[in-house]
Amino acid sequence: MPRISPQAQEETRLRLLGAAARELARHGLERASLDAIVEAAGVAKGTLYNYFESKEQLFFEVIAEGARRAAARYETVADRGSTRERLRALAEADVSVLREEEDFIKVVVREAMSFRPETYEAILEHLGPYLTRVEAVIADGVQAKEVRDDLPTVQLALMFVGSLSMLYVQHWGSGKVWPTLDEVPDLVVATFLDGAAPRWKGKVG
Amino acid sequence: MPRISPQAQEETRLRLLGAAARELARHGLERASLDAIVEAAGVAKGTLYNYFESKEQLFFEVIAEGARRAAARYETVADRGSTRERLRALAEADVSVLREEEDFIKVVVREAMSFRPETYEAILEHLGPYLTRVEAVIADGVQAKEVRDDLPTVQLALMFVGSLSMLYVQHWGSGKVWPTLDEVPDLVVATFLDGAAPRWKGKVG
Amino acid sequence: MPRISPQAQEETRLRLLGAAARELARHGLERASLDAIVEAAGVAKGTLYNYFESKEQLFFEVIAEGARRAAARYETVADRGSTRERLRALAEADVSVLREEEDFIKVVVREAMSFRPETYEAILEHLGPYLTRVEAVIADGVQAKEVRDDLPTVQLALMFVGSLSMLYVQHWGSGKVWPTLDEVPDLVVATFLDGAAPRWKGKVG
Amino acid sequence: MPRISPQAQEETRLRLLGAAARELARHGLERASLDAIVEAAGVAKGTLYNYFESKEQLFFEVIAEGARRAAARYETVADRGSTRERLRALAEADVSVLREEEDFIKVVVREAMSFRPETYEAILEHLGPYLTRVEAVIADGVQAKEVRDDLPTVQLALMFVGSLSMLYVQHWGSGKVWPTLDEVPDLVVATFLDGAAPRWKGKVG
DNA sequence: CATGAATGAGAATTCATTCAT
DNA sequence: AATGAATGAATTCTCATTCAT
Repeated sequence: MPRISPQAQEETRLRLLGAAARELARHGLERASLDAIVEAAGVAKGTLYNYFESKEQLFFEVIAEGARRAAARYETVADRGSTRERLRALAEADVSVLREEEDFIKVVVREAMSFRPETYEAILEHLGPYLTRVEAVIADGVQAKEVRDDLPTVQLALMFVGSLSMLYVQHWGSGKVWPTLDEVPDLVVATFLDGAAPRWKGKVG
Repeated sequence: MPRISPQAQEETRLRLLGAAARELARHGLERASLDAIVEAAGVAKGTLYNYFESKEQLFFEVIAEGARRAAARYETVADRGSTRERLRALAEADVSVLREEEDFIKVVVREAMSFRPETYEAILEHLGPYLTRVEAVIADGVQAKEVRDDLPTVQLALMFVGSLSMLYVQHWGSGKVWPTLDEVPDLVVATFLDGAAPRWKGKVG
Repeated sequence: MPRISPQAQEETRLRLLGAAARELARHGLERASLDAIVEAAGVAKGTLYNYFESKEQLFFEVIAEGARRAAARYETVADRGSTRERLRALAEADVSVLREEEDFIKVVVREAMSFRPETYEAILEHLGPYLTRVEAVIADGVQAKEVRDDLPTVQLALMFVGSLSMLYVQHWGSGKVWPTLDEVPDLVVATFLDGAAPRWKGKVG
Repeated sequence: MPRISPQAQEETRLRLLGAAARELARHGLERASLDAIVEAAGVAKGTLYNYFESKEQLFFEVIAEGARRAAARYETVADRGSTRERLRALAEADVSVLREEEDFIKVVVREAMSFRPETYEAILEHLGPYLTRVEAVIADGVQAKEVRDDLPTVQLALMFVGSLSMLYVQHWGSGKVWPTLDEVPDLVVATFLDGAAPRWKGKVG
């Protein structure tokens, strides 16, 4: 029988994850300080080790928690209309996750860019569900002749998610000036589907 | 009257820069170990400090050296033909730099993704020349009606360079499986100019 | 709920201060080695930094601790009789501090002689209380015509304390041969009040 | 046959000693930087080791050079009149050395206060000649009944030189405010001979 | 379970000394 | 003799992890 209730435990765990996400987003895995995390979470240093077995493990659980929260959001995405509409809805869902869980997302994007084999799997696990849904929409689009059929759908999905991430990076890198988060969904869909060349017959898809 | 010749000195400096680039590419600024760098370069710890005044300064000089080598490569890029051809030539030049100076480029990309104000300027200085050339080509393309005119050229240039970086990240992240470096130039140009939607009238531009 | 009792903590702190005083007395601020200090105190290197935030801070706290101990001793000094008797009592109190806290005092005297602006204030704070008491006795002495009135009392106090320090320096410099600590109080009082010229009418004051 | 003339060598040696004295006076033996010394002297680092075999040896030679210069000055001191007059002349000679060779003297005084067995002998060698002359004057004073005969002359001489040093320390410590160098000779003689107690019959001796 | 002091390997940096030129 | 780059032991300080209370 634990001395404290499961609710209290879960709350402490979430406080730690939130504090860790914020610290990791700001300073990266190496520079993040456990002292800062426990202080922000309002617990003692030893307590952190009752919940997470190491700094790295804590990092992985932050990624996983981010994935869980994002997945919950994707569930609610309306899934009908044209390929363009469906991709836009997915992009908007991702942006809305970013708005509410910026720290968690930043941790993922940051680490995704550092190409470390140790964290590769965790990142993929995070992106997996989203990537799968994007790929499904694209596959449908290929069927409907709304997406080119000369490239594997998985690669197209990677390009879409990659473009989205790139826009986030530019958003953060520019001090949130360009693109703003509001612009991102349209921008990623246009970039992905239409490209930069002009069209003779208006938008396609 | 120096004890060693300028050539020997320059050689040592380059050995240090190369070793530092490799270590920084592998482990990032924080985790990179000066011990590992000097060992790889075959000099004593103190020698490093005869050439670079701090770890951070060494990092900056690695970025600058990468920029210098890249700039030298861009000089030779053929600059005529259609927008598509010119962008492809720029992409190929960048890929060829990447092939020969992978460590230096990785350091830049890694750090570019970490959004640290301290390194922001150095990164920009590295990317600046390339970005400028890309933007010039795009501006010409807009004039020639080969590029859409409803977005600022600087933003289009950022999207191009962003896509290129994204492909590098996927290249590294996938263990160099997809995309391979050979595929990158075509891929980035197609992605950037054409997008994923099918075309009725063949390629444009 | 600390893992260790406040008493144990205070004990560790005092062990560290004592070890630091000894090391600083022997080698001065520059050459004192933190390794030697923690080894003498029987704690790990990191522990030192749980108690003191830097080597310099440790040094300041050694000075302050010395001042505290000396002040406690001065409290008990009998404060009546002739100027000569009162000065002798003050000198004896200082010597008794020196006997018991030689390391702490040595640190102060050493550093006082190095004229470093960074440590000047700490030294003054250490000497201040003693200097003040000496000056008060001298001022009374002037009133009672037992001390010459043609010099400011603060300068006379400085001369007294200076003579005392000088005798300590000679004590240490001679390998504790001359003067011995037993001789110091008489010597400083005689030197200060009487000087080296012979008297026709015996001692004054 | 050396490539450079003995004069040029001696000049270099003196430049090094002067630069070293200045650096040692400012920063003490530990903190003094050989880089700063060779830069101030306008020679290369290796050159210093052609003249002095180590930092410590350089330090000793600075002390010795200071002693030589002081000794030269003492030679010229007028040596007649009362004990008071002769002591005053010795004090003035020392002050005049201080005025012209402040760096060298500061090095000696600084080190004298740090009680290090390694440097003890060098210090004594520096002070020896002066101490001897002071003691001779005091011995004459005892004969002439101008100095008390109840203390060994060597100890009286030590007290005199000690008082002088103390006044220097206070001079430097106070930012040269009190005592000024002008005041020192009278002050040290009065302190030494008369003390702080008032006299019924005016000055003695 | 929570606590927070103790730990010590590892980090960057300094600088007196050496020695090939 | 003069040079100044190379050296590496020594230094201060950090911080993730452990564990007695």
